[in-house]
Amino acid sequence: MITLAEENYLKAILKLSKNSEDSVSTNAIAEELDTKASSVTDMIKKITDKQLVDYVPYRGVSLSKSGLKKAIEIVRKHRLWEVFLVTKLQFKWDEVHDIAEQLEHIKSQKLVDALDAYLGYPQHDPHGEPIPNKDGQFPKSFSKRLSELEKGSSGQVVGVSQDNQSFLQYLNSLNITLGASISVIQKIDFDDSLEITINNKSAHISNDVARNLLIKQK
Amino acid sequence: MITLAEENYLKAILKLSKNSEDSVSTNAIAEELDTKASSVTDMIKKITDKQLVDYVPYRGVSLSKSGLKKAIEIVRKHRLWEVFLVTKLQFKWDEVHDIAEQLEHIKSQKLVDALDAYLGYPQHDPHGEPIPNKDGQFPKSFSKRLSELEKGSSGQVVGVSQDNQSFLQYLNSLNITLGASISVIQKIDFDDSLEITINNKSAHISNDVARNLLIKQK
DNA sequence: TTATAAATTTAGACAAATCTAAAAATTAAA
DNA sequence: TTTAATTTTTAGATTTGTCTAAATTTATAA
Repeated sequence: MITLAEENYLKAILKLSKNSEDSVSTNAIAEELDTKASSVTDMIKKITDKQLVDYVPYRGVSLSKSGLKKAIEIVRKHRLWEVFLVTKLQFKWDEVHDIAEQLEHIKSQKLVDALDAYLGYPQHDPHGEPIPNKDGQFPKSFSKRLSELEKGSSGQVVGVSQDNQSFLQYLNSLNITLGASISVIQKIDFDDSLEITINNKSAHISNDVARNLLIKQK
Repeated sequence: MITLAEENYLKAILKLSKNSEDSVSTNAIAEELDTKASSVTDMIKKITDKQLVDYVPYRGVSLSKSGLKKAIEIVRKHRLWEVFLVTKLQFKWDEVHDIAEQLEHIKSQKLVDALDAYLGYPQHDPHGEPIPNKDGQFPKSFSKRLSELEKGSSGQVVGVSQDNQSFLQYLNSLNITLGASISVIQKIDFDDSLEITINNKSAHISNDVARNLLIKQK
């Protein structure tokens, strides 16, 4: 049986290892989970014993096959519940994260599948993040980061790659919502910030923000 | 902050104290939660310190005002999630208990209220149990136990007062469902069992079963 | 290449929730 | 009303997940 704390570690490791093979450092996990490095080492030993991760002392951890499967299941549940909260219960996209953090740990395969069907097998959550299917496969994405677009090019907002509340609220204040049209007017060299238009109204955003906005070009 | 274990103790105490004033014994709680009496004593001390219960050593516990409020909130959440699972996700009434046991601990007042509204403010769960409203008030019930009906009288099934899976499955096998019409044909004196008809088909049920079936007469 | 800084692990402790075994209090019975 | 049975509590231990402080390993820089 996998515990709630263990699930959170698996999720953190998945999030930190973009390429699911490469290993993640103890400190990175500690920062992600807002805990101490020594606690992380302790927990890594436990999940190593359960063969959920591969671990080389001082060299970091990576998800095993079964650990990756578990982690993807949690992400799937998190994102499906977010869709439920927004599309059925009328929550705003910046209000759902904390509740989904709880709901993602509910254990029932039948519930997840029924929820998926009820929601119409959505491919993306309200932040534009892809939802893995029952077999753990992610839908292919055709989006780019706004920071990667050339001057003069444009597209539509299809997601964010970070979903903390203050970031989402900042986006709201700029009228940057899912589906909004964005064009890159100017790229400022010395700090990589951007002059853009959002639905034809101009704005100035930092590279930090641009890096976390996912854009689909026509 | 109230922990998951504490919530389960409050719920058990509420369930065991029909009249919410009278006190509940240590052993009764241990049996209800399938744990040891010594563990119960330990936990009672913790929730006493938090003023969730009133406790007199060797004399049992009763819910305090705030403890009762908490316990009713948990029951409300449990029953609303059961309604969700049955009416929206097409679960059977005998499949929802274990999942609702998990969902009842999700913490978000906004979620509970939004769910309540989404479900149309239901007054009863799929087992016929009353759902307390936002203020903790239970809807009035006009049902009687089948075991209390006179020979010759009849009514409709509106609920059960026990919801373990094997009981509900037994009811299913007898075609006793919510809304089914039941008439009392004969009461057998020596064991208090009953000859009844269910939607005009005859059956014989024990007093044990009859005591747990809630009937509404016209 | 050796010294220093940074990252990681180990050792030992703590709180939560549980357990077993023994002691104390209450209830029931002779 | 004294004894026996039952219930409840206490004492001490265990597991999980965390912490601080110290030790060890790895990385960096002079």
